[in-house]
Amino acid sequence: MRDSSGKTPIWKAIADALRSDLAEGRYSPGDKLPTEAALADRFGVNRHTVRHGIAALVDDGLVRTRRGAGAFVAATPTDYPIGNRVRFHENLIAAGRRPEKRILALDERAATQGEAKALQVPTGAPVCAYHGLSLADGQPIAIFESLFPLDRIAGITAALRDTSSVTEALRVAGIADYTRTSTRLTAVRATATQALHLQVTEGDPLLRSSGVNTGQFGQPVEYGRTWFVGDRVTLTLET
Amino acid sequence: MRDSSGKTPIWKAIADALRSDLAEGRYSPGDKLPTEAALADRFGVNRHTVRHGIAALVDDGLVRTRRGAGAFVAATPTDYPIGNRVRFHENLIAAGRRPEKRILALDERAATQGEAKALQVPTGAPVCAYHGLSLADGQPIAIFESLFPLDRIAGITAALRDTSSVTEALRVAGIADYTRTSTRLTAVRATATQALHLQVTEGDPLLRSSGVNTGQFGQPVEYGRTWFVGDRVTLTLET
DNA sequence: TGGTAAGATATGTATAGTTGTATAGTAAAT
DNA sequence: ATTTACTATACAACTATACATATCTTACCA
Repeated sequence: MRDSSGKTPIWKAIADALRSDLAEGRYSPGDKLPTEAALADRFGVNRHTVRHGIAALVDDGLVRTRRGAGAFVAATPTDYPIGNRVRFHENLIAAGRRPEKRILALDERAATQGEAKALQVPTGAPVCAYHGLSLADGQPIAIFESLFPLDRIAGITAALRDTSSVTEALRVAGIADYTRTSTRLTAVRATATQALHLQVTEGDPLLRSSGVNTGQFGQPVEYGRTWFVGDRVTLTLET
Repeated sequence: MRDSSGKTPIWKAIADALRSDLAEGRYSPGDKLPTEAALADRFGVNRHTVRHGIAALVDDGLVRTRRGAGAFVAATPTDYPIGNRVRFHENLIAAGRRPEKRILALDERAATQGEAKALQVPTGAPVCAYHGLSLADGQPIAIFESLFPLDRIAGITAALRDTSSVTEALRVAGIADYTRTSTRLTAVRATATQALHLQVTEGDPLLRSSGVNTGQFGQPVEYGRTWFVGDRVTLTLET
C-alpha cells in the first residue's frame, strides 16, 4: 500500500481493501468493522486517511457509522436503487401493522390536545401509547405510534404487550371489527431522533401517514401515525 | 465528506423532544418521566446521552430528578414553538388534475426506458409530455408530468394545448373512459429545478405520487407523476 | 397492624474507548 | 504559487461498562 507506483491514492486503496473484505463475506451485515485506530495501525497510515476510505464506503451505502460506536456493515450490501423499493407492497390500510416489529415504548398516559381531538375524547383522557419500529429484513422501514383510548378499550396495553399485533390486540380487547375512516399522507423531514431509529440522516424525506380507525359504532378506537423511509418504501394503493 | 449524522446534537434533540412532550401536556407537573433506561431505548441512544438531555431540562427548571426515584415534571414550558400547520388539502384521486395550472412544457419526444415500461410501449416510442405546475392561492402546490403514448392517442398534444385539462383532452382525443389502476406514493427530496418551481429549498421533502391510467381495454393511456410540497399538502384518502 | 429486611429499580459517578470536527503543518505534483 | 494528499494533534460528542447510592416494592415476621 506504500508508494505503489504512486497512482492510486492511499485512501482509495484502503477503501478497495475493505470493499473486497465485504465482498468476500468477511463481515456480515450488522457486524462492526475494526476501529479507525486499528485500521490505521493495520495499514500503517494516519487515522484520517482511514476515515477518508471509510467515508467512500459510507457514500456507497455499504457501511454506516455511528459516533462513539463504530462503523457497521449496512443491512443491504447491494444497493437497490429502484428495484427493491416496491418490495414493500403493503396495503395502506395495513400500514405499520405487519410482523417484524420492535416495541420502543408501550405505556399509558394522558392524551394531548391534538390526540384527544383525533380520538374524540376529552383532553387529558387516558390513552395507551404504542410506539415502535417496523423492519424488513432487519432494515428499519418505518416508525409508528398508535394511540388507543383507554376509556373505550380497557385491557389494550396488556394485550399489545403479548401479541404486538394491533389487530389481534384489539380483538382480545373486545373490538372485533374496525374500519379506517380516512388516511392522510404528507412528506416531512426526519427529525434527529427519528433518523437514529430509521438509520437515515437527519432531514431525509419521510412519508408520513396518519389515520383513525373506528369501531362498530363509529367511535375512534385507534389514532395511528407512521413515518416511512422514503428511500425504502413505496406505498401502493390498490383500487 | 458525507457523514451519517445530522447537525443537531443528539442530546439536544432529545431535550427538545421531551420539552415538546411537556408543552403538549403529555406529562403534568408532578408526573414521573420514563426512566432513563426506557428513554434510552425509545430514542435508541445511550443512557448517558439521555441524561445529558434531561440535564438540560433540569437546568431550565422544567424537571427535577431524585436519585433512585426518577425524574419529575417541575413546570411546563410556555414558549415552546408548535410546528407549522398544514394549509392545503388535496384529494388523492384528483392528484394533478385540478384547476389553477400553469403549463411548463408541452412537447412530443421519445419515451425513456422507465416511462416506456409504465406505458407498456417499446422504449423510444413517441409520447406526449405534459409538464406543469399546480397552484392554490397563487402558491405552488405541486409539479406534475403526464405522459401519453402517441401511438394510442394521436391528437392529445393539441387537445392539451387548448384545454389544459387532462380529462377533457383525453375525451377530445377519443378516450371517453379511463380508470386508474394503482397509485404509488413515496417521499423524495426536491431537486434543484423542482425546488425552483415550487419555491422551496432544494432537498425539502416532497410527496411523490405516480400512477397509470388505463383505457377501456386495459391499455395504459397516461403515466402521471406528481410531486407535492410536503409542507403545503396533505393527501386525504377517503375509504 | 406495623416494622424490618431483602431485593429490584433508578439515578449518580467514574473510566475508558470510538467516531466526528477543527486546525495546522509537510511534501509532492501541477 | 497553488492545489492535492497525507500527517499530526487536540478536542468534542457519543458509546460502553461498571459500580455506588438512593428509593420503592414486596415479603415476612412479630
